[in-house]
Amino acid sequence: METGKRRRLTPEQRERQIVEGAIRFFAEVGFEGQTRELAKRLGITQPLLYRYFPSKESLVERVYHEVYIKRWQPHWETLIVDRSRPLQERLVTLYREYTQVIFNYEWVRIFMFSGLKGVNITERYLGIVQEKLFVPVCTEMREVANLPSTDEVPLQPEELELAWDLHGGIYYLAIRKWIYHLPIPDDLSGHIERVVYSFIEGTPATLRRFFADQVRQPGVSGA
Amino acid sequence: METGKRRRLTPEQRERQIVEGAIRFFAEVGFEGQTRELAKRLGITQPLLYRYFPSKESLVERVYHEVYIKRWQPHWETLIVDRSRPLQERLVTLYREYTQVIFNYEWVRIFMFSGLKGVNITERYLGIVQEKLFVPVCTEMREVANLPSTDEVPLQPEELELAWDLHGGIYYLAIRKWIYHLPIPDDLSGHIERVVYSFIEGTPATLRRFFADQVRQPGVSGA
DNA sequence: CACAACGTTAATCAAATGATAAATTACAGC
DNA sequence: GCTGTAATTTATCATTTGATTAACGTTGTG
Repeated sequence: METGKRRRLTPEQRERQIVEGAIRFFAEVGFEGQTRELAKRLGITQPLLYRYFPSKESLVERVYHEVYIKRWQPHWETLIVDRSRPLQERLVTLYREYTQVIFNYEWVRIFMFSGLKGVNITERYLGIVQEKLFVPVCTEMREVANLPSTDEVPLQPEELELAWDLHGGIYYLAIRKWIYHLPIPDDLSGHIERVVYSFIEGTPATLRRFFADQVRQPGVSGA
Repeated sequence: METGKRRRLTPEQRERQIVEGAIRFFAEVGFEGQTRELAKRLGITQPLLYRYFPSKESLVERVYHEVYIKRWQPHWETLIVDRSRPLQERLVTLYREYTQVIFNYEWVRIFMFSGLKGVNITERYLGIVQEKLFVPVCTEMREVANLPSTDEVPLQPEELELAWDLHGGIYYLAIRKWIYHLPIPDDLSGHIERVVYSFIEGTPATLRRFFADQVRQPGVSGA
């Protein structure tokens, strides 16, 4: 019954170990995962968790914080609007860097568990993504497609959806891999290049057709 | 304590009611949802569930069966290869019909819960989707892009990924709505038209570039 | 109107689970 | 090496949860 050695760590080390372990654990089994099982995996006893976190809920909060705060790279926002580089290049760079941050087991699964559970972290996070990434992307796309700037003609929801679509197609790769357990291409970088290329090639025509229809039947969807 | 009326149903009606309720219930809270809570929502007592299903597990099995079997429309497979209609039209029709089947609360959430839990239903289902839908789509795309048929040059994984990307972009709408609780456009039909249009417009160029690169550096990713 | 058949329920069990309190032991500083 | 502090564990509690049992009611039939 005795588990051999009893290792005594500094509170900082132990807390770190618990948080890291909790991230992996909750990412795997969800937040219904039991504290006893978590403790077992950490090689400690269950009550010890309660010495470091007053409740399971507070530990979960900590996990959220650890996974989703501090990972956002503000320079993405400036990267998109840097017109000294072609938009395609900017988008490829952006998505290469972005996937480097979020394409991992913990990020993807915890985000999905949170969404299913109704934790508002998903809504808040994606609100930021839309504001800081998709809106600028659409603004730049207007330029590439030789369409009026967003100052002249305000951004339409339908345009934003095309950015969501690009994003969704890429993120779906992560879902396939870490949630559905399906194989995805090794060459993520090349894939990003191709879907961005398709986006750049296909979107201008779509936008021009959309705005042409708009003129013909103005506000048919809005009013 | 007495719950007023006690309704007496035929076994068929009662079973039907339990299954329908279980689908809604598990879609909402996941499979960790408790039998007592389910019974409460159905307005029955918990042991009654066990008169109809020997265990919670068997009820869950029944839910899977109910949601994912019988919904696949075989005519989708013939629709894609019908060259009497433009590919764009076929794809728009396909995705309009497909989303009509799977764009709903129960389908999307139960599928996601299953994936997270590691139930192999997701892998099996998406295997079918790839075989029956994406492969034909890619084959047809070769035709549209004026590229050699798949008889001459076998289908490349990279091409398949472009079909996955189209699919992922669309399915991501469902994830946004029923998992992340975010608003999505009312006009799903119009959106599908636009992303398919972008796909048709953008993909040929991407494919031609891909195959050109292939010739230049043959098998750089495969071997 | 009696009664059999069966749908329905209250009561309850055993195991699991989040949380607490008290006992134990590793380790730093003298 | 002591020794005191605090890190860690053992033991335990109160609920919750899947599952079972036996009693209770309702309904249709002769």
